[in-house]
Amino acid sequence: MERTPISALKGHIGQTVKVQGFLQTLRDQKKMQFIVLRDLTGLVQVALWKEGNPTLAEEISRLTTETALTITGKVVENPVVKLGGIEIQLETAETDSLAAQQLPFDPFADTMPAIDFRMDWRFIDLRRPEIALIFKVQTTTEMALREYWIQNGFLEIHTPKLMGSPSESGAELFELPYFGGKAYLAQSPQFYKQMAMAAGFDRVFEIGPAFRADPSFTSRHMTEFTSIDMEMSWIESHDDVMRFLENMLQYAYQKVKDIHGEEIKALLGTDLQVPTVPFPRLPMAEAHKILKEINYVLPPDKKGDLDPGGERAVAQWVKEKYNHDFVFITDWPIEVRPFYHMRYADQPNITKSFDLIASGLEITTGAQREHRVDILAKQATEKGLTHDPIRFYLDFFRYGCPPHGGFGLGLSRLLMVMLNLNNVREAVLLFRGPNRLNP
RNA sequence: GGGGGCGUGGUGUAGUGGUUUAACAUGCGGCCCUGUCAAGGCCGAGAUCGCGGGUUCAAAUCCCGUCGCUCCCGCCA
Repeated sequence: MERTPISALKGHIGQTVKVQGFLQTLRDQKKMQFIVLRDLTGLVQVALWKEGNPTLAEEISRLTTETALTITGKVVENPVVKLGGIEIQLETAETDSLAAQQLPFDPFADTMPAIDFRMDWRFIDLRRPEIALIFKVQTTTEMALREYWIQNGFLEIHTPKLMGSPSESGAELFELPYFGGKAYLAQSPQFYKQMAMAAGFDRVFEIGPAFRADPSFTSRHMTEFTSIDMEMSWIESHDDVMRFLENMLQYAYQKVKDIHGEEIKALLGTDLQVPTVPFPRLPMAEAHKILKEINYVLPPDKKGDLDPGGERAVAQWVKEKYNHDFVFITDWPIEVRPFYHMRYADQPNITKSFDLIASGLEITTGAQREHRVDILAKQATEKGLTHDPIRFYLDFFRYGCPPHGGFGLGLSRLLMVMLNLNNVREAVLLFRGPNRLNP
């Protein structure tokens, strides 16, 4: 018999079905037994009149919470049943895997353990429907992004994660032995997606892992995370990239709202707002004026930059002024940007770059790239980089390369903002941090 | 790397010098229950209060150290 998802049972009234899932509750009474069975799609009550099948009843009595179970039975309408007005009259039950007692924690209790303990027992944590929902939303988000890219002529690429030289300056590198030499884990696909531009691929995207050896202990950092990257050719400025990004995010938010909006509200308590376009844009100089107006004092070493508190303050100002959760901070000074960001012809100290701040959290960095090899090489030198390790990269731009730009967007940070989660660890299947390599 | 906070049964919390034999909720085990309601009732097991040292007649409680976790900063997505 084919398996019926619990959410589809209403279409099988009067039929005998097979349902497979976890035993969430067993109410073992004198004459009746009730099982609440859970699969990824929902919950259903399974009932057995003990005298009708004493042998089966005895087996059911031995079952433990969270046992993996296959049952068959007849679906009947029963308005008395509070769980959807239907139940299954149990006919057979097969224990696929009896759950040991007791569980490290009860995933259906009113209070949950600290996040670190939940990460130790993540597979149990993930059995909670509200946590599973995060990954349903992730699936829809990635589907929507791919749809949008494909509609716009993008190619999907997969760049290597083992590299012979760093892909960005600044961020810490994971180094590993490589056949008697050294290799590094990719911090970003930056160089390779630009190579794809030089290859004439026109527009590319990649959703893949990125590694940063930063000993960061915050609610928004991971040493391994999934990066959403894209790069597009023949742009006139970074504004073309921002326009693409905001429209793409609006598309993805709309898809998520259409498919999961009600469930998100019910299980996570978040009323998903599809952002309007265009997103507000604030050049960095203006952001600083605003911070001055609202008396936010930046740390003295921050010059043209923003600290996280400043980002949150600007985001709040934007929220009050424009009622918008997103804001592009543009035109960052060269001191705080990498060498490959293009600079304004008439303002050589300002880059044609942007960050996207969502609900006060930095989720994206993007820019128009410098595609003129002589200028690029000069900027690398200025930043103190020697050309030898990046010669292969500089070569990309020697034999004809269109003007281009792109961005990197943190998948889990996006989900964190979208679903109003308070920690990025909630939005990733298995968290990796300085002190977390298992499970 | 720097700073703040927190470590009490499986889990979440209360208790912040002295009848504390460490409490409550939940989970776990047992029994009961005319079809229950992500039940209800009764009974039971389960914690040397992170670890080490110190102060004191007396420490879960105060002090020092240490470890773990967490959040913030730095850095970033």
